[in-house]
Amino acid sequence: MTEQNHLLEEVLQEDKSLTDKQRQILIAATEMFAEKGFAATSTNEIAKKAGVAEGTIFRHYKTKKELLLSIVTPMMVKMLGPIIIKDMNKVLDKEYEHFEDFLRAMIKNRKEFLEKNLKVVQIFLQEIPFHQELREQFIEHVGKKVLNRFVQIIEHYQQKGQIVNIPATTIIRLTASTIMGHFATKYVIGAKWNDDEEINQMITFLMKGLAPEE
Amino acid sequence: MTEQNHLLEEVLQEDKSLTDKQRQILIAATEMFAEKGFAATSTNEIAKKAGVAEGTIFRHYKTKKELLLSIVTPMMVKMLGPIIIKDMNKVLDKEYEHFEDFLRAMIKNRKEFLEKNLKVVQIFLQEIPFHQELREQFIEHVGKKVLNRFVQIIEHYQQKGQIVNIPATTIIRLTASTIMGHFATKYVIGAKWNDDEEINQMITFLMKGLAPEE
DNA sequence: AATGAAAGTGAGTAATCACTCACTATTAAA
DNA sequence: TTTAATAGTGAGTGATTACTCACTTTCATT
Repeated sequence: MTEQNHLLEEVLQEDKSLTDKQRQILIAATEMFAEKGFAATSTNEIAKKAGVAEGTIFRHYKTKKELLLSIVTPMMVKMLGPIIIKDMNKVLDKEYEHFEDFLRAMIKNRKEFLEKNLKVVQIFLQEIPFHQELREQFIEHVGKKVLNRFVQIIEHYQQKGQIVNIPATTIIRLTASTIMGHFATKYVIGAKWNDDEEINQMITFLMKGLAPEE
Repeated sequence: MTEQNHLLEEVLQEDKSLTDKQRQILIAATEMFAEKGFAATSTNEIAKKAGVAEGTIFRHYKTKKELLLSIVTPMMVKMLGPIIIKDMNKVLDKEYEHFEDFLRAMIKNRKEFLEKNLKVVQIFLQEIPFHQELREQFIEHVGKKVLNRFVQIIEHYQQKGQIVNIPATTIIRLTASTIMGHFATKYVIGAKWNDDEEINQMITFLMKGLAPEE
């Protein structure tokens, strides 16, 4: 728990208005939703696991779905912070002269986020096919803003002549697929490998694949 | 239906022992499972949509889960056919002299499979986190056999000096991530693009990224 | 110590769940 | 045409579902 749900813990501790029982409910729900899925988890089970009466859940959350959203929404909001506000501005003009350095920093950044929020990310990925609210929230909070920023960054490195001149969205897709494939292999399939080495090979592959035409 | 569920239709038509009502049940269940998920779909709903009494479902499938498996299992078995039996032997020695041609053929082949079985693939991806049987079936039927074959193919092209000399599994991961990312963008996010052009850019990217060191 | 608001409770609710079973309808072989 | 097997039915099962509500406990403020 401690190492896998930083974001949840942050929400739990930051919000001093939460009671202990409320925290327990959120912890229990997160674990059950991740394990069995939203639809297959009953409020009864959550209450038992949290050591709480079933009524207590509904005192704080009008519906079971509201409980789900209260777990997943903060994740999407907080995803913006590290990407947009901090990293991006650093990246765009100053810190990373080479696209490769940007790539490395980005991969490290996302890796840390993932490792600190495994279960909530898992719930998000599992439930997004079934809940339109989740899809809409994601597009609104993350999708457009982040995509636009990325386009800017890619075009920046294209102008510097460091990467090939194809549409920025294509480059983003190719890069994101490769990185997400790396994480999927690691966390879904559970591959055991030398992480640094695999990341290096991934970056080499990306840099070669996206190198400018000669 | 006709264009999206070839595999299902094949199973339905090939198996002459199936009655019309059984076919209706499988069609209705496939659509509901894809739309709402397994856990959130009731047998009552399936029966109504199929125009059948609820008891009829349980005459043929002992449990609701057995119904799910009867839809998803044939998909995994059939996935092997085109990859292993036909393409692979062709590919290994004769038909595709260049890795690029193999890639092209593979992408085309998987694209056709996907387009013909969209809903069943969707159900499979949605439910695999929650059902151990599905995971075990997948590893048994698809995982090991296909992976081994792919390793052979990659090493074949490595020996010919056409692709870089890093572990075959890494190459497979990088390639598969790129291709799956392409399909995910198309079918999940619903991107509208020039398909042939995007595939060409993807192949160029892969060939450059996997080119041998000089 | 008194007070009011918020937190917590758990028995209770109607609805829905997957599944059963005694029965009827259909079919194909004898 | 009889017969036996299979397909199909739908009312009925107890269990479980998300959620409610009248009530009690906790706690900060006066």
